[in-house]
Amino acid sequence: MATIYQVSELAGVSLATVSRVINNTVPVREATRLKVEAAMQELGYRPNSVAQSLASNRSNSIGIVVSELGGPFYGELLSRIENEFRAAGKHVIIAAGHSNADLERDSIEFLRSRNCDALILHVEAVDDAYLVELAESGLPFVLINRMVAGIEERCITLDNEQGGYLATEYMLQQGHRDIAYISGPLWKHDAQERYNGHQKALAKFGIGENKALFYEGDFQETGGVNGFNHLREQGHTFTALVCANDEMASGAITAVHEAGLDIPEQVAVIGFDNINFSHYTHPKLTTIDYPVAEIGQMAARWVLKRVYQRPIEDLQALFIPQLIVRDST
Amino acid sequence: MATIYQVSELAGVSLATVSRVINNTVPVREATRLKVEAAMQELGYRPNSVAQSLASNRSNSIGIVVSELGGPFYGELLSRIENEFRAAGKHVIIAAGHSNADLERDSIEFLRSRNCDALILHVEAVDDAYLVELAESGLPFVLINRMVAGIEERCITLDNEQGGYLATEYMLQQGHRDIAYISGPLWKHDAQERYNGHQKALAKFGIGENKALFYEGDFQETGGVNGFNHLREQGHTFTALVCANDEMASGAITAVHEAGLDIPEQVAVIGFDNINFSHYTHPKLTTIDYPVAEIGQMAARWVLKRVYQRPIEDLQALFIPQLIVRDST
DNA sequence: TTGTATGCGTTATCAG
DNA sequence: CTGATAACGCATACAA
Repeated sequence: MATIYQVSELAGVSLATVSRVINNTVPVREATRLKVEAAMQELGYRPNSVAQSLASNRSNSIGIVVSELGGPFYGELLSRIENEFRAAGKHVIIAAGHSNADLERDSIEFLRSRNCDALILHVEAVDDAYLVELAESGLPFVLINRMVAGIEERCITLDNEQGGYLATEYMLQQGHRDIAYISGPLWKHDAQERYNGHQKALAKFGIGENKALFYEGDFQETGGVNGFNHLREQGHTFTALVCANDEMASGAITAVHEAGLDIPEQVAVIGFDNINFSHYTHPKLTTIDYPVAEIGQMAARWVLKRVYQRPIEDLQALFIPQLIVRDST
Repeated sequence: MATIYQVSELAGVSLATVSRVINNTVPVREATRLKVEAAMQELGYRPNSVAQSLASNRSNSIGIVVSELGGPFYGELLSRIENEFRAAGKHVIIAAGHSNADLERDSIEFLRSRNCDALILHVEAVDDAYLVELAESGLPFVLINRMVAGIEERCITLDNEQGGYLATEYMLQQGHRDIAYISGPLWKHDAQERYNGHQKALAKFGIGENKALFYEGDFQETGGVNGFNHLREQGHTFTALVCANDEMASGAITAVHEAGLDIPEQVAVIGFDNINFSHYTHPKLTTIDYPVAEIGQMAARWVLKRVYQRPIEDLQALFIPQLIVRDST
């Protein structure tokens, strides 16, 4: 790979001048610029961004940590973020945290050591203190789907409790009174919040908690299958099933079918997230919309504004979930 | 962030020695090592990998280019690759090519300028010549799902033609004779190959091509919807529908339902890829399995072996697709 | 407008 | 086994 030095030699100018036309920071005489550009062209020169990064302490790259690279939710999120940054000439470096505190910390440290200008984090396992400390270290970052006291201005969240509330409230309004709930792992903030919303809705209708109608799943499809089967075995009948995400709802739907029951006639099912295959299910899944794309875009804009000083007006920090009624309720 | 220099000062050794304990390249006296480690600990030192990369011309990071970050196919692929590398202490930098030659080239250049030790490419738009040239430049890379003459040893592919053949052959064996085909964009290698397989199967059964039973889609769900509707309008009836991927098959299934037809009684449908939500459809989708996970893992191993000299034995270059029979046929 | 010199944080090549 | 010291490729004050 050609270096800036070779370019300067070929163009008959100093190395500094080449750097100037590359970054077009200070004015360069037109003739000189042309000479340099010709030389770059001829040598097929591409700046070494590692060296640029080391010298300037800026990398034009943004680090992203998500729990998993696969799955419809993260795919959509990553896709949107990458799009937004590519349009701005920035690049993303992605790492997976696998919902594990060590791996999450690891990923963050890795990205920081790669000189990322900013981070976008969807982390679930590291504790609040770590994040607050991270903020104090001066590293700019946004937190997605999690509200941490002390760094509220860096948090972009969905009102998960409200979403959980909406789902159950809808079931109640439809006349259901025996409502089962398949939760995500309760140590995850969003799972806990969604469940809180569920309880709140029940309380509003004067319905007490029934442990036999609760199952703590894993946010995966199998969690939905196991959840439904487990709930049936408890012996307490129910006519509605609220699932804390669409994957589990899909699993539950399969299990309901296998149990020979009809949806929604015998069991109504609702999910959460509105991931893009939620209408592939049969019947099409009623769910709570999680505006992933908007949130991803907002996180990217936060960075563009705060770190790269782009003129961006409306930064929205809290998103409100919406009920999407389809055929499973 | 603490630098290696500060560590050396605190430990009372030279900067070079610190570097040695970090990389434990040449032996260091135990006492010295302990002093240095203590100093690193105290300062919370983390090596700056940008500087490491610049100095060593090695980055321990692998660049990956895929068409999209979202979607079940790429999600699974990325996830698997990242897993494999993380276990080996390597990291991935991901860029999207969006099936566009300029963006693909751009992504590749970006990754190369980030000093990636190797690249894993799932590119569709850049031409063979570019890739051959890239290989000659000395950059190690593997190509996924594409066979390019001259650099066969860097290609890891699925036998797409065989897959296309299997799908249609199965329909024929089931007694279908009027078989419609919804293809991917034919400029994409895999789409073309799958279609070739389809034609081959037809030919084997002595059935000629019928333009009215062909539709060129976009590999997206909507392509399946539009495809089915278009095919019906052609007036030529068919009892089987072969789709070049599962997304289009899902769309087609929806369209078939909306047309008031039963699957598989009136129209049998088969997909391709066996992406993980293909059993969420109703009825569950018969399809051709694309072993994404294995292929992703193989690509990662190729790099570990060839670039990092890890002792890995079995590198498989060609994968054979398999028919997965479910309920849609 | 352009050139010179220095530094960014490491690795690597030499001597000791 | 350890310590100077020169790269690595580029950005950037400072001069000119």
